[in-house]
Amino acid sequence: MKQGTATQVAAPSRRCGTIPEATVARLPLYLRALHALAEGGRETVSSQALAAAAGVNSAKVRKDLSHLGSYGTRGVGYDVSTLVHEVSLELGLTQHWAVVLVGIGNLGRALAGYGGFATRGLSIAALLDADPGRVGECIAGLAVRHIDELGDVVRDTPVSIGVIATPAVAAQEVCDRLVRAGVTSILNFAPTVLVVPAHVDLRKVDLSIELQILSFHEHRKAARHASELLA
Amino acid sequence: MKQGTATQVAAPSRRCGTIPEATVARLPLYLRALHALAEGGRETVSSQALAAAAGVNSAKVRKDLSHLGSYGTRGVGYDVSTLVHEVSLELGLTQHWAVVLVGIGNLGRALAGYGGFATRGLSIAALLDADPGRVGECIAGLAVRHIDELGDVVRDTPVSIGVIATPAVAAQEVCDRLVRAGVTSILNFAPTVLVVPAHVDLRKVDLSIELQILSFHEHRKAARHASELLA
DNA sequence: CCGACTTTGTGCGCGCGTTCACAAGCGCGT
DNA sequence: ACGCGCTTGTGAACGCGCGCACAAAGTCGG
Repeated sequence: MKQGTATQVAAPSRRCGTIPEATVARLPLYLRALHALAEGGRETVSSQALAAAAGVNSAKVRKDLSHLGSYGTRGVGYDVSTLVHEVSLELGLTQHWAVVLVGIGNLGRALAGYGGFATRGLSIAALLDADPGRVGECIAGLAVRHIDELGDVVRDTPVSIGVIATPAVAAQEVCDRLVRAGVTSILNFAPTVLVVPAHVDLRKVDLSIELQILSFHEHRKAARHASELLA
Repeated sequence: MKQGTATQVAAPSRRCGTIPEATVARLPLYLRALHALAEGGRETVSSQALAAAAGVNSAKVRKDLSHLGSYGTRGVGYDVSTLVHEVSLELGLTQHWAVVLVGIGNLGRALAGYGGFATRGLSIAALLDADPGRVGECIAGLAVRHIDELGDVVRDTPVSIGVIATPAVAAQEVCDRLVRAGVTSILNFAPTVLVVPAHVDLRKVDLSIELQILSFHEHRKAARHASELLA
């Protein structure tokens, strides 16, 4: 990357251009691998080694990381701690984001106890549910509150990320309430198509769809195997 | 689609060519929307209506469905029940696939009770765990068995799909055991990169990665907002 | 029977993402 | 000081998927 000839002594100028979505989706993978490497005592890592640890192509690693800036040293590789810092910075994990989790059924309980939420940068601000029978229950050190308290929760600690783990029928209404409360990013586990305003980011995780995709591949493998037997 | 001039009286000849992966990933979406429409009494549906229900583009719907064959009627739309059948057939959901779920922690318990598994075509053959303390526990009508019984389970009912919901450290070993037992499709919830032979299909669902992606977008929105204030 | 309207199926161009391949750059041994 | 080997960063080609736009094909009213 060109640095110009001027007196730019500061850090290697983070690429200000927009980062491709596909790259963003891989940065958490790299970050996890880098943390593991750091704990293992590695100080530097080559793109090839990082690629192996993250389960991707080494060229992809280099191009992805080049979007953050030039933090590698030719002939050596990347400094692990530097890279951890830069990737964390890019992902916004150096600041704290409050997450509110709505729907404390089986899945919600699992999510509340999931280690991923405890990742540096993310913390659960509240567990909410519509069922009064569940309110007051204590899970992973937090008491379940009623969803009508959403406004109070947001007033206490600004919440920007909401997670929906309710049944499908309730998802859209919960979603609307989250949006009204000021939440601007939503992760949806309910098997429904949600509609959100343009300024809200929406991602969905659908367990049954994943299984059906696997079913398709099994089906195809079976068909292919049958036609091979025929031939 | 051309039918040839020959005496092809049978059904409109399912496209034998390979179906794009992106299309396969959407077929379950369509299927869900179609089931909802069928329950609502709809007999036919246009690509536009189906697109709205599935949350995608109408052109995409038409192109995706065209890969299955010509099951639409111009000027009318698609017959809902026909489409349900054809999509199910393509996804291999008309036959039964046995699923074995390994790792009965919080997430495993949630998955065992998840409705998505009960979808027609998929059924849980066994719940397995390495912890003897959990063996015997009864969840969603099934008793938890020890993972050493994997061989017996597979001998009873051929299992082609495995779901891994163990801690990360145990995932690869469990994966290897599943592969040795003959499982050819694996859905991994553990936050680790798994290595499998080429003939095994592997998909992963990573909750913390989804959150980190949302964190990135929040970070960016905040940055954009700040620069707007500056201007 | 005909014409207007609706909807499918698809050819085409475009943009994104992946991958190859290589020059530029850095450290190290001599 | 200097060349050698290793690794990064990136230009370029390729392939895939998306979405537009339209012709073909069907329905429906008169």
